[in-house]
Amino acid sequence: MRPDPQHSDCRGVASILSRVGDKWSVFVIMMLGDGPKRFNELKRMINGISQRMLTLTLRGLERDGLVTRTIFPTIPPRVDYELTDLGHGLSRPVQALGMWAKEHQREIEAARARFDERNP
Amino acid sequence: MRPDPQHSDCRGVASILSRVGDKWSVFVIMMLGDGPKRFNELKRMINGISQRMLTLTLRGLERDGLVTRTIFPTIPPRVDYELTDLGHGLSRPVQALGMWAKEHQREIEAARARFDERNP
DNA sequence: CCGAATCCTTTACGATACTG
DNA sequence: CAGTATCGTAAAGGATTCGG
Repeated sequence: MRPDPQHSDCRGVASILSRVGDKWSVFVIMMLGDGPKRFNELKRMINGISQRMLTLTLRGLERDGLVTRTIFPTIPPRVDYELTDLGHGLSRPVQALGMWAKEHQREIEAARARFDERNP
Repeated sequence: MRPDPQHSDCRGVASILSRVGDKWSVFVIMMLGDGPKRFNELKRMINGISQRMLTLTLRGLERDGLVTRTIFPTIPPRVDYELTDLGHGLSRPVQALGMWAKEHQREIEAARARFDERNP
């Protein structure tokens, strides 16, 4: 049974997909699939993300109910981020996507090279 | 078995995920999962996309080897877009993501409302 | 350590007009 | 019908600085 693309509610689903689709969100979700992580831990794991973008991404995920933020009032302060049940549910298709990307990385790079060759 | 998020090659996979992550690409892939479509057919199905963005999106997908472009030299001209085998493979996790988004749309909207309530 | 705030540059995107 | 080209704005994102 096909998921009926013709009549999917583009409008509502778009705002969710654009979150999932967000480059950084995908990585954060993948990293958290493993278990709770601290802020700088995530920052180190996701190479290239700026502090600002990590903050914004985490806020967005928290807003969507996908991630919880736990503050430990210690010195120095410690903040843990963890997937909610909803977030874990999402992480499954996201991980599938990530694995697909990894498996077909070479094919796509080759296709890009061929295309760029044909279109100088 | 977990997909080992710690050691995933962020750098290479990122460029693929950012394509998948692109809002419009996701919709085009979902629409083409059904079978080949013409340019304006896609434009009508994906509400809100501009002609320019549809062109750019299709070029990107073609470059990645996910979509083929077939020109029929008729008058008026006709161009069909169709998923390649690679594209069909990708469409599976993408459809899964889309279905998840549809199923949990309400939950996420509720979470957003709660968050915005708590953070005025 | 975890973040908010500011500034500033780059990019994405829509609107419009034009072609085979 | 299926694009390409150009332009102007809006948004994303990096770098830096400051604070609890």
